[in-house]
Amino acid sequence: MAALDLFGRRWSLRILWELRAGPLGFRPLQKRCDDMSSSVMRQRLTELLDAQVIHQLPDSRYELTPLGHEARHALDPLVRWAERWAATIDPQGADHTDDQSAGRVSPPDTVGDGAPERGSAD
Amino acid sequence: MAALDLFGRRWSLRILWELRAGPLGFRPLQKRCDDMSSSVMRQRLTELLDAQVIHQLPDSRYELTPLGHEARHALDPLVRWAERWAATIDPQGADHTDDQSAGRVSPPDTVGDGAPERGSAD
DNA sequence: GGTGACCGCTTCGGAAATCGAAACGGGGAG
DNA sequence: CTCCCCGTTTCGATTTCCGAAGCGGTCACC
Repeated sequence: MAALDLFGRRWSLRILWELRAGPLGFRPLQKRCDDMSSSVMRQRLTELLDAQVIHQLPDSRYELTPLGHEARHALDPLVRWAERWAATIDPQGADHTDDQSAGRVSPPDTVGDGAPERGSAD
Repeated sequence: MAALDLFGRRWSLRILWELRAGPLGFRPLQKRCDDMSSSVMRQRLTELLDAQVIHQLPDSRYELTPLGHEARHALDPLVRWAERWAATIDPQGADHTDDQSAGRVSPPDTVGDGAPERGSAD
C-alpha cells in the first residue's frame, strides 16, 4: 500500500522511468519529465531518495539504486500492458504528428474516437 | 505515458487493487479504499470506466474487465517489489499482520529520516 | 575581470485536484 | 412509515501542483 501511495503521486513513476537509462542532474531530469515544476520535482526526488529508490552521486546527479532498478523492472509488465491497452482502445489512426499535448493525457474515450494521444513507450 | 497518467492519479491503482477479488458496489468499494471522498471516487470510476478497465454490472456494482484483470496482474511484479522494498527499508517492525492506517502513506522513515506519516504493507 | 549559460534548489501566488460532509432519490426490512 | 444502506451529485475547504522568478554557485569565453 505504501508503494501504491508512493508511486501514485503525480510524477514518481515518470521520474523512475526517465532515470532508467542512467544518472541525470536536476534540470536535465526536469526537462525530460515534460518540464515539470521544480518544486514538485524536488518533492518527488526527496520522497524517492527517502525511499531509497534513488540516490545522489557526488556530482549531485540522481541515479537509481539497485532497489530502484528492480522497481523499474517491476514496472515492465505494466508498460507492456499499457501498449496492449492503447492498441485496444485506440486502434485507429495512430498518426499524431501534429500532437502538441503537454503533460496531461486523458483516459481515452472509446473505440472510434478521434482524440489521439502519445502512446510511445520509448 | 497515458497509462502513467491514468494510474498516476490518487486512487486509481488502489481501486484496481481492491476490485481484484470481485465486483463491489460504490459504497463498499469506497469503504475499502480508506473511505476516500465519494466525489473523487466517482471521478476515478468514470476514468476507469472510460478506459475500459472496469465496467458496471446490471446490479450497478463495479467489476474489472478482462483488460482490467490484465492490468491488475501487470501490477503483480510491482507488488512483489513493494514487499521486498518494505523488507529492505523497514526490517525491524516486521509485524504487518495488522493494517488499518488512514489514507496517506509515505516512504518509510526507518532509515535515517523522520518523515511524517505512516506506512503499512499489505 | 566581466558576462552569459547552465547548474541545484527555494520561494510564492494562483490554478487544479482532493477532501469531507451533506443531501438527493430509491430499495428493502421491520 | 421508519430505518438503513445504496449510488450519486453538489459545494466549500484544504492540499497539492504548477509556473515562473530568484538565489548562490561553477565554468567557459572574451
